[in-house]
Amino acid sequence: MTYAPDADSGSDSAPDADPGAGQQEAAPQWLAEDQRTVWLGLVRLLATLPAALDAQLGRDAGLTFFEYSVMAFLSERPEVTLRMSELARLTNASQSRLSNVVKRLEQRGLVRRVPCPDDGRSTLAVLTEEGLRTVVEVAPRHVRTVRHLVVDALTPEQLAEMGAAHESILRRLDPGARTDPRRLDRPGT
Amino acid sequence: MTYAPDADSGSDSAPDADPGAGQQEAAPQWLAEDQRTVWLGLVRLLATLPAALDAQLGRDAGLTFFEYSVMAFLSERPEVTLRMSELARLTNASQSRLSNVVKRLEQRGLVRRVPCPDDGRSTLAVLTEEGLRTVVEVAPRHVRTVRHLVVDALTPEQLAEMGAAHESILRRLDPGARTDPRRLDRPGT
DNA sequence: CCAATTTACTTGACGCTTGAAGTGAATGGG
DNA sequence: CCCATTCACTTCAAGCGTCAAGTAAATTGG
Repeated sequence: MTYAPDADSGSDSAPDADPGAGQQEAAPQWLAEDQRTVWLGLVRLLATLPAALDAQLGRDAGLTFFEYSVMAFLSERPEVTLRMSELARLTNASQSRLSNVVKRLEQRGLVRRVPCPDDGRSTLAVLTEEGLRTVVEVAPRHVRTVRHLVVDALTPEQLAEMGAAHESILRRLDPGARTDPRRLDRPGT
Repeated sequence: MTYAPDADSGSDSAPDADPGAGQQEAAPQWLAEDQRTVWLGLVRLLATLPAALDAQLGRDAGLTFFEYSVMAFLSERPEVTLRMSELARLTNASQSRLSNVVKRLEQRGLVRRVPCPDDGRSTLAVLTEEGLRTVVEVAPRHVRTVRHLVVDALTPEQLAEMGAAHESILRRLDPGARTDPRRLDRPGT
């Protein structure tokens, strides 16, 4: 990924818009060898882990990880109900994507949509009985997969460190976002 | 994601295929609160970071991160050339995906395909002059983005820890894979 | 109380990825 | 030498996600 100098033509003399002139250590143009290694590892993880989650859930329940996430978040609510917009936020999805996915889940009888009584613009997604059964059935295996691939692969300290690191990155990605779902239980209404 | 007990109907009595009976600490069915938090952070990262990389490269060069990766790996070779299969491995892509993407890059004049002289089955992807110019031009900004979002967001110790953690996870994802691209320069031929 | 704006969601066209064939080229017995 | 198999790659038909509208309800301001 050209995080180190090109092994090719005049590379380190590449012309480019110089960034902020006043950097502390004047961050070098390329990554150091060890930085590059970590970055490529993360990129590999980005490509591999979602595929593994989809594979497990696809095998065991015919669901994608995203579909599972939608149903799982619903299952955690006392009324197995959530507004579409809130659900989109929780699952890191665009409204459009969520709309399409919920439509498909509805066709499969796993979720139902009802107009929100409080706000005519909103739609509530409700987990059906069958949807709940599906989640309850597949969740243990899914959690086992997550344990096996991630949680149990690391020491508790590593896990905590990784969590902190991800927080830092997420703050840079979305400066306004609360990453820790703590006091978002009563979203808007 | 139902990594904690459902807030709903009889959840912890959920019937499911009991896993290996003899676990050390009999890993609980659900995740602990702090484990769940870390996991959800990782999931959010998985959804957010690739989008951010695509956004930056799309704005600056009309490229996806994957397209950039393809060209960047080529640019790092003395002959700006790589076999399709090797390139697919480096970019964590299926052969099909790579084939489609290289076809598009070829139509845009950024990459060229030539039959491999040593093996009639193989195809070599070669970066064109324009392709190399594009990479050289956009790489500094891309690296800056990576620095800003990841490398510089963490202390060197955090970065190293994160690298080690990812290694552990990647080993579980793909037990046969060398994550550290060290002695894979001479792939198979 | 009405017009303009904002909010919540849905739809449709388009592009990309996937997975299942399909094409040649190279190998490896028999 | 030849047939079967494997390998490297490409293609095609689905399916999914995204972006740009579009609809309808709520809010805001005059």
